Amino acid sequence: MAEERFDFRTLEPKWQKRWAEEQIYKTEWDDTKPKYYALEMFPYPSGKLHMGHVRNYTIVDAIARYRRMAGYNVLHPIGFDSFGMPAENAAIQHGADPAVWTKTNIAEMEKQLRRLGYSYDWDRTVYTYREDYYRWTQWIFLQLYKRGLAYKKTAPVNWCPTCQTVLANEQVEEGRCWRCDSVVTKKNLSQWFFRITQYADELLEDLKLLEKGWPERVRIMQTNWIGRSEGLQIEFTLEPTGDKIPVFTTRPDTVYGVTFMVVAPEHPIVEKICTSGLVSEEKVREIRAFQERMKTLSEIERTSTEAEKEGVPLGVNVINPFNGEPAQLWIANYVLMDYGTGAVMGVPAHDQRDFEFAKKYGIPIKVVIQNPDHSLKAEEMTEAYVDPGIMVNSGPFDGTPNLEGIAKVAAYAEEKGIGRRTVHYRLRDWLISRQRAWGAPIPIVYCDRCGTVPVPEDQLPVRLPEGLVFTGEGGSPLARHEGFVHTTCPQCGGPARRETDTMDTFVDSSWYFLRYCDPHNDKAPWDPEVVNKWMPVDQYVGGIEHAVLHLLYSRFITKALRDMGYVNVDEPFAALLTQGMVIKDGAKMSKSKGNVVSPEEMIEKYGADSCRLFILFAAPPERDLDWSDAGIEGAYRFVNRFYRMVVSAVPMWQHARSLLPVRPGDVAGMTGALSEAELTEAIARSSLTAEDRELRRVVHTTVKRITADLQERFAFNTAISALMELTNAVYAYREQVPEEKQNALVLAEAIQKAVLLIAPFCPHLADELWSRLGYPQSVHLASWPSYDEEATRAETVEIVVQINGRVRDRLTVPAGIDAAEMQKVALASEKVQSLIAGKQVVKVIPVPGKLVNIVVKG
RNA sequence: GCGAGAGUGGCGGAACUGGCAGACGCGCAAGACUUAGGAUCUUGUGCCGCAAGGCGUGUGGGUUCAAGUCCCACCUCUCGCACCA
Repeated sequence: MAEERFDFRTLEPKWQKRWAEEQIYKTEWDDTKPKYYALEMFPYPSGKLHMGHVRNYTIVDAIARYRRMAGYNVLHPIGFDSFGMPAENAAIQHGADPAVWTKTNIAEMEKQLRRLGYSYDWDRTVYTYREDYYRWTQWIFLQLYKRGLAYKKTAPVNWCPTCQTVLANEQVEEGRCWRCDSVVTKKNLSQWFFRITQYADELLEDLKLLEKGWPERVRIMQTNWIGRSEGLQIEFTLEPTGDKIPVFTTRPDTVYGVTFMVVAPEHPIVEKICTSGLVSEEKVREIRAFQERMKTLSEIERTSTEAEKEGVPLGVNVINPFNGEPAQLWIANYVLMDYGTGAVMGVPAHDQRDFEFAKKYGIPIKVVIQNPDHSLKAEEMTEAYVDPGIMVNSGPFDGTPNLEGIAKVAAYAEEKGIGRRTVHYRLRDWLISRQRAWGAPIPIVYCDRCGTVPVPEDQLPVRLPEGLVFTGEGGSPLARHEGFVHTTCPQCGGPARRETDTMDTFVDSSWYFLRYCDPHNDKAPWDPEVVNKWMPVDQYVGGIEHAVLHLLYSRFITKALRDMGYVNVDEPFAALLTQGMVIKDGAKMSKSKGNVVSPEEMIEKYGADSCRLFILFAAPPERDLDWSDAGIEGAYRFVNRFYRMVVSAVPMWQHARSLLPVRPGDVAGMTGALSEAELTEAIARSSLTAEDRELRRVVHTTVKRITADLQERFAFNTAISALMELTNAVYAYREQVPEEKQNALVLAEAIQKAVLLIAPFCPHLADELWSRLGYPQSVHLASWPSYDEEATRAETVEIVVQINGRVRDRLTVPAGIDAAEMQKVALASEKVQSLIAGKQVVKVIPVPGKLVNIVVKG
């Protein structure tokens, strides 16, 4: 017995094969069960799974398996986000065909996923690079186009010189490309955008629907990204010409304190001033020099908080429409052309940035919000006053508390026609064009006669041609492929050119969860009736890195599709779990650090079940997980310890079976399967020793704890520790109770429930043991174990007696003991008596079932 | 600077509602079995102390019969945002 181990090398493949043959994870819609859609972020087929994937998928698999056993009809699919740069880079570097490269990698990754024993419905696998998928990605583009949600415009866009393509704002992190880390530059190009800004308000507002299901952190990140701000747009007038220059402010209450105005160096009014002869040639040269210098700075340098504010006066004034007073016009580095109107009013007394700027250049400071505590004097101020106060020097608003003033000034401005209330967002439209060939072609044709023409839906997909030549130079291979570029106009039949850009791969991934619901549909991307049954995703699990990117795009696409009537949910993902990273020696695993742990090697050495167990046990899912070689050894030991516990109990199990009545259909000599109910009944009829009852208590408490851990929170680590305690209790029982006195029924119950409980974590081990117990059907089709509340109650409990909050004694008392009785027992304790002798008992606080605290004085 | 999270033994972590701090695992030590043990089973293991006992959840204060948990001030780390007008 001591030698026996779970032979994962033969048994894991055995069960994987059996599951596949019997299709036990195949999911069909079932009206009789509640649905549960468990989803993980599908992988990019890089070729090898890393530990991050394994953690992500093991978490979702445990959830899916638990829900399945708990009676849900579970949808748990997988797919491959298989368009994108790495395939194309492989083509450029090694001459590989991206399609072949991708296919090979997918095959490799599928193999690894199968070796981990995940309970996917493999029939639903989606591959975004296949025609039967990207055809519908193109279809979605056309639907957006039809409704004005996809459009082309020329704009300064982010350009990654390494990836040789444009990027969406979300894909630029601190001025660098999210994939390759190159510094991103600006280019003025005509590109396709999705009008996500039309949904800005709803995307923000509906975060409220996700308050329960999503981490606060992610909701905050999206809120910040959308960056809604309410304010007043005011038109100042350029004194010499009468040109209107609108500014946006969230502080209308400070408008009487304006002493200057700043516009971005790229602001069109600057050009007008320079070419109008309003200012001296010398001034123009000064302005041009400043503009040039700003251009050479990178976005990061220009917008960093540390950069000192600097600017150049334009030598002209603007007029404040509120009081008719002139204010100097400047250009400065700290005003950005692409936020608000590209022009801001300068109120140095009440804005720290304006204050610094004014101090540096000797611009006047005018106090218009008076500090109610100390009277502010402009010349004595060392920083802007930004706290609440009373409006002064503000014409009709003098004496108004400034917080009230915000609304009053805005209303006044609208009434007088000098301003209007507006809302600004930081969110920009989603730039989806990519100058890359390994993606879904944008289904648009340009015709000299008809202009921009969408490809008719019945002509989809616009196929990616085979045999593209990848050189890495001269733009996208698609644009150089004559056969692809030249086509005929779907409207007039004349010669036309295809759009040669493909779509951002984030478009592919912003609807895959819908396709999983109806993956084989070749008439439509999905049948709304089917999708509406499965959606929303009940639990989504993935890394925090998509907090804004994928999760925002998917929310937008879902809302747009909802408005078109193709889906009926407002939000695609009802609940989100952002799992922590897998780290090693305190750092993220990376090749350069040499601390990468390969899942393949771990499976080879310890088996999939041990890997899964360790990953779930070592840390709560949302926290970072420190990989430890010793830790996985421990998991491996537990797998074997559990295995021995069950295998060695088989004779006892058979004995238990023999104690129960023979049922019709039982075959002589076979163990036969014991139902939970049969066992419970038989135990109820038998008499139990104190040890039997104690073991039962542990068994039933464990079921209760693990159920709560899996149902209410994803506390796999404590669930597994409870399972370890149960295992320890079974060993202890068998060690302490002489064999002839051991209760076969109670042991059988313990074994049965233990195997069911471990099934979500170690599916191969569980199924092997389940079959050894004589069950013909997979454990994964069995019901989640139940527990008897009565059996979880202990007969006696240990209570703690404290004196002045310090533990002084421990007493064993009957479980049901009331407060008064507890108090009596506590005070009667010899130890307590000796400690309180000669002291005055001030108070006694009994906490039922837990402790008694005796407060003494003297 | 703003926002979020975290700080508990040698290590990963537990303590969910204020009620025995350190469950469970790793590591370490001892014992049993053994030709052998890097297998297995058992026992011990926060720190100081021979003991009685004392001290212990980042720091300092507070509330409470009772604080890892609540309140106030602060320190450190991680992540996100950052001249957004």
